[in-house]
Amino acid sequence: MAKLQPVRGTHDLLPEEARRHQRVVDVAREVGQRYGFAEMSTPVFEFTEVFKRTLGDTSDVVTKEMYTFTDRGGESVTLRPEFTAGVVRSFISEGLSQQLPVRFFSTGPLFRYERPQKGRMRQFHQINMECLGIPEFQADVEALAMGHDILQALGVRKDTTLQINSLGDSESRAAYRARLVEYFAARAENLSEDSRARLDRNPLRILDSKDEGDRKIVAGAPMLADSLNEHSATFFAGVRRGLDALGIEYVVNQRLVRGLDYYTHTAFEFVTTALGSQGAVMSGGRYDGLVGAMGGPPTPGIGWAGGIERLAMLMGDLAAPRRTISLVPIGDAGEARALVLAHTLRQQGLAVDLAASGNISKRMKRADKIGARAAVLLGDDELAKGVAMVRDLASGAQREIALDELATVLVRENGAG
RNA sequence: GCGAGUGUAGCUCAGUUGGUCAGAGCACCGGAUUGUGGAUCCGGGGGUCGCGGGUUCGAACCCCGUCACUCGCCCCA
Repeated sequence: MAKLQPVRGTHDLLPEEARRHQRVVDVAREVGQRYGFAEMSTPVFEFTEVFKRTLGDTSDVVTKEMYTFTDRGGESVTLRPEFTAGVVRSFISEGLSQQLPVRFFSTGPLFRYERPQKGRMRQFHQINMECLGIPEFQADVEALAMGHDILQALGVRKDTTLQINSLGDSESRAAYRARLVEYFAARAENLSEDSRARLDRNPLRILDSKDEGDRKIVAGAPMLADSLNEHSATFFAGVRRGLDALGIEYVVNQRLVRGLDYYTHTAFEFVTTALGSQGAVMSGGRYDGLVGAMGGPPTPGIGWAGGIERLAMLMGDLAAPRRTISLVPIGDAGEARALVLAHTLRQQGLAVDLAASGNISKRMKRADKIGARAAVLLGDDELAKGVAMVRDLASGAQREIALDELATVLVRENGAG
């Protein structure tokens, strides 16, 4: 540690960026409420087993990206790399299967030991939703619509494309996987090294390969859509019909897959080309097999997660709120009065800055620099007349207001909050 | 884990073939302006040139190592 610096892949969230994050979370929480989602949170770390079981022993996240350590009691615990595992664990440990369906919204930091790059950090943040207990496709449509609404409210929906696909139910999926492995195994020597490794870990991922040689082979591979049984095909058609009915644009991407076996039916991603190679800003899907796989009562589920850093980057600059009232006292009497006035106004909900150093010019400069909406001058002249000089810093207009009406007037004109 | 690029003031960067090369703009502080911000002008503080080693009479500049950042691969939000 040559200099004092944050750990690799972590960042300080200074006010300007923190404000953007806050906005993403506020919008997601608000829209989520309209869809019946209640906020809940789970611990930032869990027993390592929780993630191993949900993500699978061979997934990249488990094999090379987890922050795992042994605590003083000898337990292996892991900083959460995603939300779903913890939320589902909570669902099971709290016995929530008695009150289906449940809809949870969560937000907070996640940790993955990866090489940092644009839109990818070791500590990052997501907004997350999970809906448990609804087997019908309507829940998928609602999940998608909620994501769409959030992106729209953030003003970034236009920068994204919604890609959807269906993995089918477990029967369809198993059948497809078998056909796919057979197809690729016969051509294994022509596959890239990466894809050969994927063949036994995560064969569906080969469909996604960026390698040119792989792409040629993939072009002739059996299509997932052809392996869907009747129930799965009907389900997927229902999802698409729902999106059409809501006027939500999407494209079907047959290469869009999820590696793990408990994922079923709908898989989707809102992707952008504006963020380099990290295109996904929000993604998720249905996981009807997960709760059962974790030892809970078989329960269907669907959820998604959105990357706050990525969404914040898409949003661009956010104007700082300009609502502070700056008190500019002149002289001892003014300062004494301003101290009390500042307290009174703050108690009534106004943001107040008290400029207490330097001459009047310095104090006005300070008011301007912090972006105050108005400056309230309190000098001997004003106090003698029982007024304060209120100057609008945007227009420069100023007027006298009686001291005993000041709080009322400022609150009325500048709101409480 | 792999590949490439970049590290000079708080920020964005300049620095000619190694020889006043420690600079600019912005920001910050002070003054012009002892009852009025934004504009302008003047002045000022601030850098072990990421860090360590090497080559050389001499290194911000060349070499090696290291750390960090950025971009890409893998994977993902």
